[in-house]
Amino acid sequence: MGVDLSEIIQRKIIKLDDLKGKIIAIDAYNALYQYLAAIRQQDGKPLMNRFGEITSHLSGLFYRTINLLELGIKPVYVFDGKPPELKYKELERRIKVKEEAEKQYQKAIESGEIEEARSYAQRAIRLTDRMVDDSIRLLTYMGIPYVKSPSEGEAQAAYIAKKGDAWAAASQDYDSLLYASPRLVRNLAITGKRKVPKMDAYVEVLPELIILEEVLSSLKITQEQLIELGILIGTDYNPEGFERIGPKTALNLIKKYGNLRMALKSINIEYKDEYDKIKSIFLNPNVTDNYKLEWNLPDEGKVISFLTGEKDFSQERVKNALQRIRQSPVFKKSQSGLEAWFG
DNA sequence: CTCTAATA
DNA sequence: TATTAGAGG
Repeated sequence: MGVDLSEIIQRKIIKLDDLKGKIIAIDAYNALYQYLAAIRQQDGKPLMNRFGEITSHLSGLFYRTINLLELGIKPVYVFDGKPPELKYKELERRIKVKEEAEKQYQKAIESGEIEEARSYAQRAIRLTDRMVDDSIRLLTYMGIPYVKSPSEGEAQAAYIAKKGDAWAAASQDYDSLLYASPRLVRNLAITGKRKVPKMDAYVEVLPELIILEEVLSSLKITQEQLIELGILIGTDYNPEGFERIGPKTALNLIKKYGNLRMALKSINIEYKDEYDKIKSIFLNPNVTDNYKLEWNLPDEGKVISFLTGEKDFSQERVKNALQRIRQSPVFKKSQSGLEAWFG
């Protein structure tokens, strides 16, 4: 979920081509989750291999990564570690929501309501450890770097961008901005047409770029105020937010009163120590310097035996895709001995 | 979502 | 060459 800043911040629609030559730190959970939600058959079931194991996330990860490489974009996938204590309540809530969705899904199936079933199926999606392991395995075979965060993936991705090892962080959530990523790319994993729920209509989803400095200067607030603004709206660590306070009211309060403590005082809400803890999660996130970013040609034998042998991908398609990796500008340049893209 | 084949 | 339907796993 994350903090909802969509109503008050500027975004630039960009073309994927604008990211040519850039390193992008992708929030892996976020991307995998979206593949699981989007890659479905007409009846709403995800793609599965002969053992009934879900493979939608691998299909999305594989083909999307290749497309990025072909555009000259260098992806690095950033995975979550152990969530902060403060997130446990929210994680439990999400599990409950999923369990409920699962029940409603079964109900809808029994009564033959396909549309309903599809919608509940999406809400019931779970990203298992097995799925994460398989994804890491695929990335390793493909020669794509990944980083495991000690804690939140978004925090680590933001840190990598902040240090300048990546040009931007990529996620659907705005939390990266609270973690001070200088740039955030949204809609990187998913672009194209997306069905509007319950309507027979489609909207075009385009990649967009958000520049932290521009957000702060246009809102006329500091980084610390952005974090406090986030807490007012509600974050993963205080998902309930505050009664009747959305993005706009929160912004007004922060600007008028300068900080969270005074903003809360103005509406007669007691300040809790917990808010300081949330602030410090964003200001001093648990991240690591222990990573190495290196893009290598895929180990083709391993990719083929994994995807076609275990996951039932078509051999022809996988081979075709591997060919595209070899031809991608990222490797073409280094193979022909020309100057590397990133010195 | 992305791929491929079919179609204009 | 560009667009679209259906399949992929």
